[in-house]
Amino acid sequence: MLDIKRIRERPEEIRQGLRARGADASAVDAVLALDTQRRDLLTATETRKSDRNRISKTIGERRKQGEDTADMQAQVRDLGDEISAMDERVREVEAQLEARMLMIPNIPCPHIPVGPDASGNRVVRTWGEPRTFNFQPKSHIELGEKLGIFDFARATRMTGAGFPLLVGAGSRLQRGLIQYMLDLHITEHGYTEIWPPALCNTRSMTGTGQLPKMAEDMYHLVEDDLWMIPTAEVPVTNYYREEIIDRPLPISLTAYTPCFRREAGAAGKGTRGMIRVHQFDKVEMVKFVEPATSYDVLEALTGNAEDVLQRLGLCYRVLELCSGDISFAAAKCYDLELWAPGQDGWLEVSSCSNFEDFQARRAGIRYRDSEGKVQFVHTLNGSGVALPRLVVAIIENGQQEDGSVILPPAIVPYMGGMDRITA
RNA sequence: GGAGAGGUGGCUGAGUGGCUUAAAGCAGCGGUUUGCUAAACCGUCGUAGUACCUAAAGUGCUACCGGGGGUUCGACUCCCCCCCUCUCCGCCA
Repeated sequence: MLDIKRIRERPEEIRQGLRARGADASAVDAVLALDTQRRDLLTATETRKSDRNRISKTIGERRKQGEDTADMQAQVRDLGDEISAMDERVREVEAQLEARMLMIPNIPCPHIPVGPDASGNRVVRTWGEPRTFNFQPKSHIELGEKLGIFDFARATRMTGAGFPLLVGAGSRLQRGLIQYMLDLHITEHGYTEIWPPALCNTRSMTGTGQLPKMAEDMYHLVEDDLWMIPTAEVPVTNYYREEIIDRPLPISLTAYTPCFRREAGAAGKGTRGMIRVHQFDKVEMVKFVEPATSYDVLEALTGNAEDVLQRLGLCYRVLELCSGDISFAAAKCYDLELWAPGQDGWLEVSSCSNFEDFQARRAGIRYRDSEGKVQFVHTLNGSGVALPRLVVAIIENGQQEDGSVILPPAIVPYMGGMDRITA
């Protein structure tokens, strides 16, 4: 959520930011009108409340002295009716204002490229070289089914299309990678590991920005009004929801969770195989930091995700997303994409974002600065990294002409010494 | 799911209709004392909204004692509903 005071004081800046995103800038005027209405109503209401409090106090004093206060009581009773009606109007206007505010996306950081969509993204750097083959590289779908490590047919029967089923060495690889990534983050990158719930309530989902806008992209358990998390960002960021953090910043948390996405409207778009699925696993990194440091921390966070890939020896590139392609809550975002020879393309496995105080405002996450003043923190998160696209890249990059797969040395200890998957 | 107990500030914990933003203690912050640390003593110390102010600071007002509603001139205090925590029972990986 944006700061209403910022919208009030610098509306043109907000309009420009929204336009850069391709969002509706007229929301600014709608919000300002409601804000003015709200403040006018509040002033009038609070004057009456002040009167009521004062007169009620007088009644108490007079009655103690045995005086008759019937007139005053009648007066305050009328005042009370008036206040009730006005409170009701204040609530209505505030509800409208909040509904509008929750739908306004974050303002992009002014230094990121301006562009309409993914075409405006900028490649910041590429690490490693795409592997060259002296045979035609195959897709993970073909490789995985022949190796018996994926089973799409049974997964569909069990649940439905788009749910992954890994078997044998495939399952162990996935589990080993989760362990490898968590170990790396907690021992080398300074993160504290947590194991959160995979379902969150509506307030948490609103806190990080998934709700109200992305409701149809999530699985909703109506009976309990709980939502299956689309990313560990939700529970991990909400760890400190409605708290004034009393520990020194920065705080770095990491968690493995399954993630669930309905991918409504994405049917037919890369739906075969492991690349776009309704359930996937991910190790996530989340940071709570002092505002002045958040852009430096974003670079470090992105570096933590890159480290995962570098140690596996996988070729990847880093994209700086343009204003039209960053997500709803983000002010700046880097995507990490792995080279996948079987796709002849790049696969997004991480998205590292600075949300500035956007999520902190929604979720009420604050800290005390060096002067003891309560301030909103800045929050950041990044995948570190997402499976099973990582599995796809490992398989497609490690494939041999005979269909077997040589595994990166870094993961071999997590495979009980297995360095190659064969049929 | 059933029965009982309880939810007050960063923490512990008083408070059964007006004198309570809320005693007391701890923690925090500022200071005095001090070779350093510790201790002692003094002071200070909730969050948010809003109005005034160019702004900061400050001052006033309003709201907030799990959430919502009710009674009352007036609710932390009385009544109703809901949520959560704890204990016991039931069920269960």
